[in-house]
Amino acid sequence: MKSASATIRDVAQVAEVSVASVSRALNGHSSVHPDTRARVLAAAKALGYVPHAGARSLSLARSHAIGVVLPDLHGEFFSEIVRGMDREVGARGYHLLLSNMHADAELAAQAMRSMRGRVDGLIVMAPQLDAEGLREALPGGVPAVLVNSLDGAGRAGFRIANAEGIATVVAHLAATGRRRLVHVGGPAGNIDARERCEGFLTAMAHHAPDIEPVVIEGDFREDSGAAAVAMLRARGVAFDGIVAANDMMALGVLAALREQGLSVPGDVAVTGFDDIPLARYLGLTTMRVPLAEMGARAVARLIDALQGGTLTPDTQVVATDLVIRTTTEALTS
Amino acid sequence: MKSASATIRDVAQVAEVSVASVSRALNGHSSVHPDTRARVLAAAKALGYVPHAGARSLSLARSHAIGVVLPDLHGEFFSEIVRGMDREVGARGYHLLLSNMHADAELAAQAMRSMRGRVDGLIVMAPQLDAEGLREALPGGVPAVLVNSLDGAGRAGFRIANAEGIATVVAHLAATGRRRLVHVGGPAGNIDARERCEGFLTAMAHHAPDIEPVVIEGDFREDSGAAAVAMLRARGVAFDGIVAANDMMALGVLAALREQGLSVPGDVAVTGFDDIPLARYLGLTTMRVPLAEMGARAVARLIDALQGGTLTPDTQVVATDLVIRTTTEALTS
DNA sequence: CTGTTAGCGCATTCAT
DNA sequence: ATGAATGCGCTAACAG
Repeated sequence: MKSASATIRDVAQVAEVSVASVSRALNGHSSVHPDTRARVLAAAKALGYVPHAGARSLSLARSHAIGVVLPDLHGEFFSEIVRGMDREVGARGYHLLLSNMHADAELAAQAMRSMRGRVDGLIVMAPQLDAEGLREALPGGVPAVLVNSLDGAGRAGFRIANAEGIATVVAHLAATGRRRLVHVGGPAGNIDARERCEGFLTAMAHHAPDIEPVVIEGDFREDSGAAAVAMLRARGVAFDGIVAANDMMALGVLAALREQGLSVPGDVAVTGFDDIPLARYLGLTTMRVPLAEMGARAVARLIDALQGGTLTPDTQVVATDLVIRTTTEALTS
Repeated sequence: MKSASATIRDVAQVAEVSVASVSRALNGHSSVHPDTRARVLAAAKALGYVPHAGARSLSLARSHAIGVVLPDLHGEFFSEIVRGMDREVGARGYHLLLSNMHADAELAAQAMRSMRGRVDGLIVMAPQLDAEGLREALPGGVPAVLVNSLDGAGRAGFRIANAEGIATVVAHLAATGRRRLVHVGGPAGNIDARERCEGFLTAMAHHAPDIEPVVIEGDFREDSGAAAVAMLRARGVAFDGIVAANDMMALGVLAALREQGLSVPGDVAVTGFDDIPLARYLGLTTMRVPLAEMGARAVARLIDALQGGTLTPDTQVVATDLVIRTTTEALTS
């Protein structure tokens, strides 16, 4: 119950042995006499000794912590990923150090640098950074795995199969009789948003070559989904399906549509992307992305590398699954 | 672009000054010659030098990191709190170190100890620990603020006004004509759950003294809400209102009720607690708890103390607000 | 099996 | 204004 925490030297003194013996005893080293070990353990308990992780890290050159940098505006999407990472990291005896990164490339770089010396590796989620910005921001010599980020320089990473996912959505919509589709995209510069948008265009060219696809840019947030509907109505464009680039915008779309007196899926079908927990409750048809699993896999891959393995610089793409709920149904029931 | 990161000594060597000067120059000390500073800065940039946070922490005896220990089963409730903490911590130049804690008191203690030497302070969310377990688990001498936890030993903390909140809910229900209320409580041992349950009983005694209040124990998860409804039906108890101890269980209740063909709020009113994001989308009447704000305040309080202030050992209670949505309405419309 | 010593990388007296 | 030396707490050689 001393106010100042006991150090290894205090333990050594009480146990009447050297600090080296204390270290060895506490770390389960083999070559220490049972008596010595017992005395050390007793002294440690008596003093309430807890090793100073910082000092330990410095000495061992590893901190058992991994840093996670993610955008500051994180909703359920990132929360789910972090949840998965958290679980995996706990099971392996590591810690997670969070670092919010602003959109600015310079600030992003700073966020990553600030973690040098406190983490053994990095998991970077920077969907808004371009390849160059990411390469500049990434500290050299630190094992890192990229999640949902452009590969700046042959790093290990995970990516969502965005184009395939959107293609599946468009096919589903087409199969249920929807042709006049509009896409509400994510923010410019976001890699997932771009791929989803391009995927939409490609799929439309395939499924409805005679239709001029409409794309409205959003920002992945709910409000922009509603704003997109407002714009559509103002412009008087006709549509029977809205493919949002993520679930949150789809929810905004839904609310706006209903407010305008349009029925879903009667008048228009709506789809999202990601399958965040909310989507299930609201009956939103969407592409399921195994977010938590992706986070867990990223952690597993990083820690495996940290513990002797190697980090192969390939990016693994995670598949998505179509989850049909109530916002899409056949037109003719 | 060296594989091994440059140290302060490398910088000193290149700049042809001592490490002390490098340290002073980089840390914006006053007494360093402009020329020296320039040379140091140039050398640092040339080498891509980034200070080793671990070493710095050891030397300064402060890490600029704060640890957060929370239960491993965290849904939106804890996510929201962490979100608030994350924002505040970023604004103040600190980092968040996460540590999941299992329900077991011993493991909880271990989780907290493992953070010694890597964080300057702790924010502990341990609603399932009793006062004694918490006191034993908390490392001595580490500034800590308790969130949603029993005060083990005169620590600083934040608590939700649970009893008042539930009383407000019951009053609201009573005012809209509901009298046969049943409470679906949280897991035994959880402090919030207990206060909410007690609050329910007290409020019932006041608003409907002639009614025998029914309480069913759940576990704060959605499934247990559904299970509660099933049990109620099996037992044939009559009720016109269900007061769940949290939103997730309320959602389970809603689903089960509808599945049983009961209308909400026609046949029975349902209320939750916490106002997690989901609640708004599902039209659930609930008590709003400023979760993110509470997290931010906890961080602010802790960091203020770390930076010279003191941590007064009082627990601040955060008020809740009744948010009336569609799951409660007057019986007579 | 155990003690002594030398760092890990950095900030900081104390001299100069 | 600057450099040399000391220590933060711990682990890992290296001797005994």
